[in-house]
Amino acid sequence: MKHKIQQLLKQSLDALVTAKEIDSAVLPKIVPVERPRRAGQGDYASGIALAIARAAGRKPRDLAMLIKDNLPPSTLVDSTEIAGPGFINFFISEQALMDVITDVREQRENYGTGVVETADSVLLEFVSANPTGPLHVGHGRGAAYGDTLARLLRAAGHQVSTEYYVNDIGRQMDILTVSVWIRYLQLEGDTILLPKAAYQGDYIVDIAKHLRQCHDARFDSHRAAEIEAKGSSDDEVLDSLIRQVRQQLGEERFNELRRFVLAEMVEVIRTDLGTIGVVHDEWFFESQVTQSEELEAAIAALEQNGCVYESDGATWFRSSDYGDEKDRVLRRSNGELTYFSTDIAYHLNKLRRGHDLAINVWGADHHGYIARMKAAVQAAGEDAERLHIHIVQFAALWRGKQKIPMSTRAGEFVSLQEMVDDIGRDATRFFYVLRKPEQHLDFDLELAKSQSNENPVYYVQYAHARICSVFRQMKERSIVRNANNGHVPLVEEVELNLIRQISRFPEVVESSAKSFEPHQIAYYLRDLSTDFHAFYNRVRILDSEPELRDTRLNLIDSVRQILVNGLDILGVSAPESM
RNA sequence: GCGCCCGUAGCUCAGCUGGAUUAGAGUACCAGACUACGAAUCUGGGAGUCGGGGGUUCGAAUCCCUCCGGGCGCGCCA
Repeated sequence: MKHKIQQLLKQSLDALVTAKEIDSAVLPKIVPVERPRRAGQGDYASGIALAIARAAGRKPRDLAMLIKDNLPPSTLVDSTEIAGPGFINFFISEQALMDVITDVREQRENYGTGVVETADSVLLEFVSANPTGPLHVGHGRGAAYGDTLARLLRAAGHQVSTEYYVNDIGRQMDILTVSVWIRYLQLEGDTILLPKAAYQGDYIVDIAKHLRQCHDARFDSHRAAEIEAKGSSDDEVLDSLIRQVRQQLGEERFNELRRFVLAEMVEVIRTDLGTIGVVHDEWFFESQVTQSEELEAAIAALEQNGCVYESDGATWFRSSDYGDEKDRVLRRSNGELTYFSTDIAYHLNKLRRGHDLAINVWGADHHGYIARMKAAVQAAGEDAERLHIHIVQFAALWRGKQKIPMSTRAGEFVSLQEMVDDIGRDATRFFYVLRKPEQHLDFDLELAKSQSNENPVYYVQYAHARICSVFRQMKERSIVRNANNGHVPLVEEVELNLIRQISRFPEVVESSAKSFEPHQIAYYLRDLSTDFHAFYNRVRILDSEPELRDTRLNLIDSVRQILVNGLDILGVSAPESM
């Protein structure tokens, strides 16, 4: 509907250009059309006259009048007016509003979808937390945002595949492996101690138990008592421990153990994600990059473009030439490649898989990496514009007035699982996406739990349940509905507001997909529910005259459909009763 | 110290590419509405110098500068 208004304006402007009233150079690419905030200012308004008045050398109101007079006739528009400094207000015709109900009921789950002009293929990577422990509430936010974004972009008409990048190599995996191993020995009464810098969580014990179940004594060692992890720092203690365990088990058995632990961890994470309904299409392992030619090829590409140099025995990427603060190390002086190097290779891999766009959802602690990543992508010959990086701020957890410290290594964190058990999947997801991702989030568990009945998600779900209830009542009272008869013009203000709200849905999907802001959907659903509840309290549906009753039933049927479509984007259920 | 994000009603937050001389929701507080399709709802009310100060212009919560306050990041870690 908004696009139709834009088209009408465009036609008028073109006509004025043809008549040499204005110069085509002053026309904007997109004709601004908005929903006025205040009632009485029409269903749509355009500030086009104000925007181009200066360049056109005319007074805004005069120009607005000119544009208005050249608008082609349309059944969509009932009337137009010039208001304020030079706005053109459009009032939608009664018939066009009634048609909205019909449109929704014809298009059903497709209403509001496929709204983008060009359908892009998108690769969306999110969560990608290190596989060293269960997901906590901070990861949950990224998971909820990423998954909702995926659903949103799909609804908008894009093709999306989602991916989890697993850092399955490096020291942290070794630490994890020995942590499990020690717990595994302890299960059989071994007195070996777990260094405090190792992973302490209960999940380590769970994995150790499963290891016993699956492999019994295969990873036992007779010489375990000889192990003495020593060092002057936590890091040295761990390194010494890893070295000794690796020696006792032998390279092959250690790697086998490592693979087991990794597989277990991935399963833990997959399960955690499942509790809020998040399922990734692909799981991409860092080792896929390091074990291929891609890693060296990526560095070679940077070299070819002359952005690599040697200094202090290390290999550097001249990222400062591409907007980064300083240059970054690709290969350390000890010959090992940095994490950054493999990350470059991974991102090049993603960009070369034939997608139009690669989107990353990163935690706030990674925002310092955006510049260097984009620099690398660009230096390797790819278009950095095709890489979008969205930062999600962490969720700080509070229990009342007490802040809950979170550290994965120390095993201190509130797990995502715990939170979902506490307040439920729907509330968890809705709560997360109710805020802009870049906004800091203070999440009070006590509050979320104690006020769970006042959570906005119930407000929206209740609207849906109420509508379903009306249809149940209809059957109980043996009321015969003729959906084809429901075409009586609705005149109540609450009804018209409701229809207008419904008609906004495609615009909201488009806008929120365009700006990657799923929270717009959540707020829209709340507004729609508000209008529905107001309507419900003001107007009787089943007790109306048959024709009017059928019309109102069609109306709430379309409201129900929009609620379903919107909630589906959020990954939240639409219960028929609560 | 430098960089990025944030600062809107007591609290939690919206405000779409700057727009309509009264800046919006929810929550909390106060007052009302069920012999009626589910009161997990609705109706009304008070509450804010949009962190402070400059600037850009017809017009600023929105853009620029500066200061204050908060978060995060600034490794040859991953």
